[in-house]
Amino acid sequence: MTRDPQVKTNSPVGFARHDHKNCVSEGLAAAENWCASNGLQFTPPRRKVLEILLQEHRALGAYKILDKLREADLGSQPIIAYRALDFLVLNGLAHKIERLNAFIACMHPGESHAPAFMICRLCDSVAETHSSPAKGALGETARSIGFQIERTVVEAEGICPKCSDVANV
Amino acid sequence: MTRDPQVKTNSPVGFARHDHKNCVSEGLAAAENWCASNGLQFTPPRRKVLEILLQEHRALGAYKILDKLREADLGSQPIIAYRALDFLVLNGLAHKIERLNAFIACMHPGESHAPAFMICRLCDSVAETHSSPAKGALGETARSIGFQIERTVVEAEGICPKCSDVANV
DNA sequence: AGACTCCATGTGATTTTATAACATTTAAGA
DNA sequence: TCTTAAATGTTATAAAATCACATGGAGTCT
Repeated sequence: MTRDPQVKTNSPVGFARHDHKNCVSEGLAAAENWCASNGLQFTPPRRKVLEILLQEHRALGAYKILDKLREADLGSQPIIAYRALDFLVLNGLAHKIERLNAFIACMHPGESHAPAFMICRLCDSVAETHSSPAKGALGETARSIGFQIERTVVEAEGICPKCSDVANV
Repeated sequence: MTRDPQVKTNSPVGFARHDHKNCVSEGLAAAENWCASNGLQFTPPRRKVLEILLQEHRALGAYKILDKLREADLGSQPIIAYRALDFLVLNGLAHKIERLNAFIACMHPGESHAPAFMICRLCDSVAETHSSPAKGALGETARSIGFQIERTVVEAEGICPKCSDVANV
């Protein structure tokens, strides 16, 4: 279970290299704990979908996930994947990237947060970080007009450092 | 062309009451000018789609728009609506609300802006305002890791003042 | 005018994403 | 063990978006 500490530090992101195997096992363990503590069932399809998401470091469409579920002989119909995804998203174990109609494992499960994402339009990788939209111009406006924010979607599209480097070679 | 000045002031939003007829005619005129100035064709389907969006003060799905296009005998296939929408979005005359897979007329055409939206989950109305995501936590993170932001999606889901009032009665 | 080119629209089919409706099974508590 | 709530299985369908290719229209150069 060795792991590069430079990577372990809460680097905000998914663009950096890191030990994927730990990613997966730690993510699953965290989810398991979370579910146990909250009286939720971490069933095989739910577990498998989260595992699939943890294995990829990118957002995955529901049907891509379904393909992998089929390979594992867990569920073969779209709704199976969607139901597992609903559960994971509801419990903060995964997020939906609205811009891509795709899903990604949460990088900070358990911590309450207002997630924000950086999406590379060249390589499609996605990094999670956090935002505080209620503090900025949006929050001010919302307060001034009496709009109660319950949830925010914050997604930045652009070019990740890796692709940026490639372009400059 | 009278209009309540309280409404005309750049209130950030679409939750307030206002004179809809002016909304539509002014929006169309602005678009027309913009297109003329930029050598773009403001063709009948494009015009009609923008008119449809201006008439509603909410986000409209592409197929809802298509229905109205059909009523007007302009285009009957989805792609007609999507092409017009692509044009409008590309030119900042309309926006896509990713969270809803729906479209809305821009409230500040011409002005360059990073739009942000407030979406009422009860009545589905949508208000446009602006954000400066590059200034907050997200922008800081992006700079620190070398992610170049090109575009941001900022959508707040919650309860609009009107629905909030109703709930408290 | 004629030919060329670019852009936009028209048409038909298909792909991708997501949900509805209802039966069956499993898990947890009284 | 009985009951009930939650989760899954199955079939079908709805909703959102795009592809491929044909046609038309506006401008421009000669």
